[in-house]
Amino acid sequence: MARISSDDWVFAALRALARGGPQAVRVEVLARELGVTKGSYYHHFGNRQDVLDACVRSWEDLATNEVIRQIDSISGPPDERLRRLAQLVFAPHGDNDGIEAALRAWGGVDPSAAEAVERVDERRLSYVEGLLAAAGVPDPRARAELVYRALIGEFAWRRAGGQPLPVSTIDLLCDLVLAR
Amino acid sequence: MARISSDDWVFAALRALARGGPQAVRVEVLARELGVTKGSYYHHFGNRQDVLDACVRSWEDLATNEVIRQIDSISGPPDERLRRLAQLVFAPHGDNDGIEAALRAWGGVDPSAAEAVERVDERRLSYVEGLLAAAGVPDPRARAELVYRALIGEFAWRRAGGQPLPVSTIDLLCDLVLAR
DNA sequence: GCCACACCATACGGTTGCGTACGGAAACAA
DNA sequence: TTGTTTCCGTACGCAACCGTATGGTGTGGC
Repeated sequence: MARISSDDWVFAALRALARGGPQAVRVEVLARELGVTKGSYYHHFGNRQDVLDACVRSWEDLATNEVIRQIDSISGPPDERLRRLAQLVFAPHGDNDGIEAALRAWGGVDPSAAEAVERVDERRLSYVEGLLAAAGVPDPRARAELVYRALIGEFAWRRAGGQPLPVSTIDLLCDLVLAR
Repeated sequence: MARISSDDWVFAALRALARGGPQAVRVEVLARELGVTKGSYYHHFGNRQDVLDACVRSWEDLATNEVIRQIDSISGPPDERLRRLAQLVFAPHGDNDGIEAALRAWGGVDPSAAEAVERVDERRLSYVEGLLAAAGVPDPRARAELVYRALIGEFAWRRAGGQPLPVSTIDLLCDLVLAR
């Protein structure tokens, strides 16, 4: 009883990833957490690396779809869209924050994780660049890179236990980057 | 022959830390790298955690002294000092970058590492805040937080294999944050 | 020369986690 | 019911690593 699906293993691995990085993703630990033995794991997966790869794919999917969902929920002039997008992405997102930060840190070690992070980054960067260009500011690419550095800096900051940036400071960031 | 000091162990541990995070700091691996056995390690240290603690202290020391050294090498009006400081700290620093990024990522897991990171961050943050206040811009603390988020975002970015920000973009950052 | 100590090698036990082999239970179909 | 597939438990070998016990080797003091 209590059958376990592959996705259950992936979700458990993502939680472990957010908690302690890739070295915390251990088959026997996840098995205890799920109330089964690793016999279940090696039925669904070939080896330990498989669930880590699945984590990377799952996060890339979620991060991409999440961006698209957020983008679609915003309307209005470009500068207003940028402000609302900034408030959205800078706001803490619970578990997702830990996963994003863990994957980004993991990208410093694992090449396949680094590639996924790079794809997500480029997607987000080019979107912000487009917004800034539409808003008519000069050097939209450079400004987008600055905003995005601040975003992933905020992720790293919160992961290390720091307090989130207040809404007013995020608004200040938009003021500065939208200044002509 | 080939006697090993405690500092040799710490340096080897720092290299391993930059390479693969704290889980890459393994006594027997470092011993092989240094050409000795772990008998040497357990003569200088009590257990594995000791060299990790020494790494934290060593980095905090270096990061603090490095900031002071950079500060002292700069003169002129506050805005000019900020520009030169930004170019200094945003420029790649070889091994130190990897150590900083690794320690920051480690801070997400280990509390003592998190405390060291927090102390270093506060020191740097308050210095930038002071520069901005002296430059006469409004909201110096908020702007300092934004600049510093961009800096640690840049560290995380480079650690994941990204290209460094060009000098012109760092200058643009200073333009924006110094704008009244 | 000799002693004391710092430094390191060797050998060992214990733990943890990966991966495999195999058997059994539950679910489902015929 | 019976056969088949899916899923999981149990048991094992294997490797990496931590920490300890103990002895050996070099070096400086006397």
